[in-house]
Amino acid sequence: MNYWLFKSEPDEYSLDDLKSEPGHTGRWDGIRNYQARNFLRDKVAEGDGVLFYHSACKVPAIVGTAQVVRAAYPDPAQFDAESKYFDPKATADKPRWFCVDIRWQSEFARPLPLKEIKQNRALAEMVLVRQGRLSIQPVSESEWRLLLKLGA
DNA sequence: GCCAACGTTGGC
DNA sequence: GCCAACGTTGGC
Repeated sequence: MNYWLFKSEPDEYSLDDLKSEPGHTGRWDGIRNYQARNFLRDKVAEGDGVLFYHSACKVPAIVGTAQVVRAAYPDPAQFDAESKYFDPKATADKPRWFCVDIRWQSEFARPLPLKEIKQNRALAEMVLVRQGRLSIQPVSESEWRLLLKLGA
């Protein structure tokens, strides 16, 4: 079992949006960055834990958790000419982009702002801190445990 | 809205 | 097969 941090712009798709889906379960699609895709396609597995992060908003923060309920499959939006995620170079034989399904699990009692994460020495190795600009990223087990404690 | 970091692309 | 250019991302 692995742990991940998924970023989403709350204006586009928030933690509450996920919770509102039937069965609290939604498709994590629209990933169009190769580094993020590679994690999604090759590493993210059913049962993995997900930290739900709100990005590109007033207070970027981890706001809750979710669970992966279906591993990677081709993102249907890449084949849909009407979609903003349409990719003319993708084919059914050779899909370029992938998605997973996740289920809402919990909302943090207290959202954990990026600013605070950056100030915590125990979290200095997080990809979120070191690299940024990556919408799907691995989280270590010790980071996961600490973050859950901080958000509780 | 700037621009830096990243993986991929494609011309040669 | 090198490497410059490109598209995406996201904090500031």
